[in-house]
Amino acid sequence: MKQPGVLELPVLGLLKERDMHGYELRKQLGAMLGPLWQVSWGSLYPTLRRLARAGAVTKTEQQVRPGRAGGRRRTVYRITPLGEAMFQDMLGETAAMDAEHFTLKLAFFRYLPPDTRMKLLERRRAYLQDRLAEFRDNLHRYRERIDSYTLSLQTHSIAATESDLRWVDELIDQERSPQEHRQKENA
Amino acid sequence: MKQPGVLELPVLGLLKERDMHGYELRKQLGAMLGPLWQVSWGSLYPTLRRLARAGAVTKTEQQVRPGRAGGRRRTVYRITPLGEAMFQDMLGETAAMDAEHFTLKLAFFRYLPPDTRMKLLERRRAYLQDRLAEFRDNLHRYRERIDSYTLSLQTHSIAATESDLRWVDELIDQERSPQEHRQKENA
DNA sequence: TTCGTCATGTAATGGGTTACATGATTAC
DNA sequence: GTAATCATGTAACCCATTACATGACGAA
Repeated sequence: MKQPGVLELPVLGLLKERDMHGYELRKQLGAMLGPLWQVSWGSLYPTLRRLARAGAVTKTEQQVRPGRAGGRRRTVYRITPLGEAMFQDMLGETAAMDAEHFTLKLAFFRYLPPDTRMKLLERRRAYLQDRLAEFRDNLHRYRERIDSYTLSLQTHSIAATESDLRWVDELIDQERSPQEHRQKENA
Repeated sequence: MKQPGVLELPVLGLLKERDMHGYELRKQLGAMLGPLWQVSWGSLYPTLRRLARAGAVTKTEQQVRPGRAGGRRRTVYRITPLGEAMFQDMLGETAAMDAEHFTLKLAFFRYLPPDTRMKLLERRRAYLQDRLAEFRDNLHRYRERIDSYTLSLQTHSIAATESDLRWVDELIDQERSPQEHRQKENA
């Protein structure tokens, strides 16, 4: 992860569903976004601290005791109304449409109204088409000067981008006709 | 780019071919690896400084003058024998096999002996298979709890990883029989 | 009793992004 | 004469990674 503050969005998104402590947050992050998103503690806890400082979440100490008193300590985080507003703002943001940002937003699409969903999908589509044009232009310009490995690299990048584009198109189609998908399930 | 010092390898790799100044280095980086690799000045120049400090490159001031004296200033970088050794070490390294590291190494495969190339390809293959297994395991475990968007996300991730895997297999095949490719061209 | 998991953090380090700052040359 | 490109850097800020440090609980 490179861009600043990528974690804020998914953390708030998970806390929207229910209160959680740090350790659980990390597990849920992996469950939702895949194993590549196992964030480190040194990344998660500072994020939580920043969110608390910004008033987006509140911390509550909790004592877990299965029987006797004085058990394991937990710090449970709860999202605030301000945090909810921040979440919606971040989610609707259309500035950055690279794979990381798009993935993060798609994971919380259910919290967006249909028109915002469509806007984001179309922004992602435009982003991918730009990338594709750049890739092709680049390949065309330097074709003679690059070796077979680099050529293979660029060809594969183009193919992968085209695949992403087809996927986004599918998502757009499904967004346009949400009933079709259900018809199949009922048939 | 996230991991520390990713730029060192491609910079040394480009300087292996010929001496270059910073501005040109940046352009060649984009030409070789695609437009997403347009690094920022604040990233490139510190890298060059670090390489110079480590003795991997030497700096030479150059005056460009098309006619009259005292023209534009350039700082030309040249790789040293130590730099060449560092480059070979980094290139043969098999520890990190994520997309970024693999891409960077593949771009300079021509500088590696066939057996090292094969070793790297097989390490990448193993990495992708691990990822794939993790993705599938994760999907299997949490299938019921995730919504259709997240499901689509994970399904697409799996498909993309499978595509990467097929690509690596192609590269391995071509590595095993380098003459076949030429036969087709001659036929 | 020891290992694995649960649980929470801090500190050091280092690199990337963005913005800032400057100036020459070329083409229109 | 002015905009675009060439050309080189610095500084501030922020964030992520890694390693470190601690300790309770459950199961074998």
